[in-house]
Amino acid sequence: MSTAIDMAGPSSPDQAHSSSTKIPHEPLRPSLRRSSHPYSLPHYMSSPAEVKAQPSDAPQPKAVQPSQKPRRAPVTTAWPDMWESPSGLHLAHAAELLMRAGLLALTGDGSSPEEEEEDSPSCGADYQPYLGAWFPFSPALFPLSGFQVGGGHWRGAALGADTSDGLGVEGYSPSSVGGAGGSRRKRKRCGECVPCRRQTNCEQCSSCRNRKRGHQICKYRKCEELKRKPGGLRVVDVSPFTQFEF
DNA sequence: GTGAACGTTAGG
DNA sequence: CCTAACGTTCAC
Repeated sequence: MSTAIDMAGPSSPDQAHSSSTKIPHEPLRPSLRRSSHPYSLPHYMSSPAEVKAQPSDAPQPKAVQPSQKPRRAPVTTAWPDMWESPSGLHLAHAAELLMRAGLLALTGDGSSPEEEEEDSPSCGADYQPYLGAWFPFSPALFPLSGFQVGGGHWRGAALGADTSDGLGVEGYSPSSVGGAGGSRRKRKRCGECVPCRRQTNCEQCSSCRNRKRGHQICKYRKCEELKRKPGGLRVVDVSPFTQFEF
């Protein structure tokens, strides 16, 4: 499977710059892959309005303007049939594909953010779109498919593999929970969120400038998962008929 | 609530 | 041992 989601591209000058940049090349989740979805990625990509992740036309994915909150997609429009699946798998599938497509758009065709940041003095501006609106969907959409978006983190619901009985324990990664029986271990970066996928430090944020004393990773590389309080343990029912909290 | 500073942990 | 970076504390 050779998707172009290769943020650790060979052209990245700073690959060795960071020691913790293992990019997971995780295949599409089996549960999603297995399901027989009539839609391919282009189908979702070409859908109107909300989704504008078209790398060819838009060199930069038009991020949602800071002042422009992502709006709830009208359930009755666009892809009505996508909402018909009682399992929500259609949407889950779409979400995952779009997620990846979004990353693809962010990095695609040579103009990777990594390269931009090397040249651009406006550190924050470069990163902002990826943090604020790195996924063009409203979080409100995710619950429908069991996706959970919290602080930018996402988790496939159809997944279910690492959960039990359709319950996903959110807030701790298995590794962070560990077997330490309550001892507070350091959590690890999820490796999946956009900040985690960043390869380079901006060298301009306070964390970068103050690395010696701050002991903090670049603000724009701070894992979305780690930004959340460890105590933010939430049990989310990922069944299609679900209650959610954000 | 946010950011800086420091202790501490974890990996090489 | 060194470096990176998470967790905690504290000042603002």
